[in-house]
Amino acid sequence: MGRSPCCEKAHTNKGAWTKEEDDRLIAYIRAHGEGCWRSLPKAAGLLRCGKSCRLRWINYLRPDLKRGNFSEEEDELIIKLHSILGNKWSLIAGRLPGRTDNEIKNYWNTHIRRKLLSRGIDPATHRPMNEPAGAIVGEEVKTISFSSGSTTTNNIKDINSFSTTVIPKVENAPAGPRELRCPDLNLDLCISPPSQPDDQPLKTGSGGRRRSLCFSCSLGIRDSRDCSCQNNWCGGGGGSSSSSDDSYDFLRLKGAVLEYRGLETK
DNA sequence: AATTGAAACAACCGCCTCGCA
DNA sequence: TTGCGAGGCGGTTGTTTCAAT
Repeated sequence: MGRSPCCEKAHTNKGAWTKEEDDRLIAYIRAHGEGCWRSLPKAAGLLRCGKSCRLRWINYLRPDLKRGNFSEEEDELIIKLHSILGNKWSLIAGRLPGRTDNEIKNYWNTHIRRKLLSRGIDPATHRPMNEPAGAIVGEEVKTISFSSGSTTTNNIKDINSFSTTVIPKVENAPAGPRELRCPDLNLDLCISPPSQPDDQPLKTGSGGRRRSLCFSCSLGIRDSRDCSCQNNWCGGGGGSSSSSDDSYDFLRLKGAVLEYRGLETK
C-alpha cells in the first residue's frame, strides 16, 4: 500500500506554470494570504496540487525574491554554511535574504560543487580530495577554528572569520585514536534547534503550522543581532545587541565557543 | 545551419515532522 | 497515546538553453 496522494492528481496540471496560473496564484495570495495550501488551488481556480502552488509561490513568485546571479560573497557564504550545516538548504537559505532553498540547492549542484572540485576540495566533506579518509574514524566530528575577531558588522565577512571541517562518519571503520586536524577546537556536537522555554511553545502564527525560526534561533543563540524571526524569547530582530564589545560577534559564536570548550574537555 | 552534449533551471516525488482530534 | 492530515524539506528528474563542433 502506498501513500495516499497529497491531492487528487487526476485533474491537476503538471509541468511548467503558465503566466495565467502565476497571475491567479499571485492575485489569490495577495487577497487572502498564504492560507491552507491544500484548499488554495480550488479556491484560486487553479488545477494544481497544493504543494505545487506552495513551491511556485515560495521559489518564484514571492515578491521579496532577489533572483539573478550569485555574488562572490554569496558563494563563499554558501560554502561556509554548507560546511557547517551540510545539505540543510532551508537553513542556508535563511542566511541569504531573497534566496530560496531550491535556488541554492541548484546553484550548489551546478556551480559550487564544480568550483570546489576545481580547487581540489571534496564538496561533501570540505576537505582536500587527496587527503586519506578517516583522519578521525568511527564517528562524526566537527572541528571549528576561529581566527582573530573581526570588527566588521557585515555578516558575510564575519562568517568568513571562522572555518569548519565536517568529517563524515566512516561506516565500519575500526575504532582508533583521534587525530584532530584542527587543534583549536574539537567539537563532538550536533546542531539542533534550541530547547524552548516552557512558556513559549512553538506555535505557528496565522496560517502556518510551525513558527519558523531564523538561523540564529535554530542554532540556539539568543539575542542575536542576526535574529530575523522576532521570537520573543530571542529578543533579536537585527540590531538590538547591547554588547559593549565593538567586535561583532557573529551569531554569538564567541560565546558559543566558550560553552563548547567546556563540553569538549573530556 | 544542424547536431549534440553539457549546463542550468524548474518542478515533482516521497519522506519526515508536527499539530490536532 | 495514537493516527491522520498538512506543511516542509531534500533528492531527483525533466525540460530548456547554450556552446562547441
